[in-house]
Amino acid sequence: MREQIEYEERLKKSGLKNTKSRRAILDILIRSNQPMAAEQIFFALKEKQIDINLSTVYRTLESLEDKDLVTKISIIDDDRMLFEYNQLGHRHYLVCLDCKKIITVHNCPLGSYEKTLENETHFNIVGHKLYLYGYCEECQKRNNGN
Amino acid sequence: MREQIEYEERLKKSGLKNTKSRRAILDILIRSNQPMAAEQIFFALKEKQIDINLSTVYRTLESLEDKDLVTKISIIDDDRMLFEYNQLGHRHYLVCLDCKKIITVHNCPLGSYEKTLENETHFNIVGHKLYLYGYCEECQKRNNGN
DNA sequence: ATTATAACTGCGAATAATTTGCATTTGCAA
DNA sequence: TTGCAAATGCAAATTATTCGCAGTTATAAT
Repeated sequence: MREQIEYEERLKKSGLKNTKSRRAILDILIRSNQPMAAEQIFFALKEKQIDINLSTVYRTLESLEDKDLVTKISIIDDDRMLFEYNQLGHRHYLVCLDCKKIITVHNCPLGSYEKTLENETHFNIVGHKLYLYGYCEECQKRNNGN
Repeated sequence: MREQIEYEERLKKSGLKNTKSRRAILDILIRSNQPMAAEQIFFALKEKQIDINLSTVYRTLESLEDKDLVTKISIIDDDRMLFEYNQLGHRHYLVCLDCKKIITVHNCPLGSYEKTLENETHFNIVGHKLYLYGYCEECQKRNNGN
């Protein structure tokens, strides 16, 4: 449970209060290998017999995002935002356009590119998001012939 | 007006009807150097004395996206989608986190990376989105000292 | 040209995600 | 232990986007 210690420390440092909601939500996000929508988190909490109002889930995610413990993203172009625990050290995602499965990609190909671009544009670049889209092996097989 | 010819041809090939709305909306998107929200497009049309219902703007954008004339994206994590004219040959964006200005980046650093990743993951990768975030020169200057 | 028809549009109402106001509760510093 | 700002629950509001339906238009076939 290394992360648990880690996240309670990060919570403390952030100045946010250490509440049941915050702990429970962080716990779920950390254990998830996929970014989750607010409502998904809400139901995941319910399964653990933890009742937290959906507004509170939203508000909690917002505070956690403010303090950089959580990141808010929109990977697929649908109408809801996803949230993920902000591991220090970033990740990228490979998204299946068919079944919507998301695979985490651990290496980042953008090493020196940001610096080059900073020189060209005079932007101070602080981060990036890279999403790759395609079809996973299973979906390719299943749809063989279409 | 090279694009105008181009987009009317693409419209024809797509099988979509060549209507006032479609032409007007494509025209606005092509002339915009930034991705636009549906409502922004709606108001831009209004300024040109072109009254098109907001629902129609949405529906038009949807059809155009279906036919790959337009791309729908969410660059900034707010609650609305942005739309851009789909130039053949993709682009990336550099977004200022302060003033929200968006700069188009024409070269793509991901050349051979997708192939490597395909071998590793057995995904069939069909595309990607890369957004870079930072602070533009003006905002850096303006906020000097904070 | 005329016409038939599917595609398109306007309008208002519905939907769904997210936010907000307010009264109550809780974590935590003093 | 207490005081108080911060956090929470609940219901209602807000906002982007979609949908149903009735009327209109672009286009292909005559």
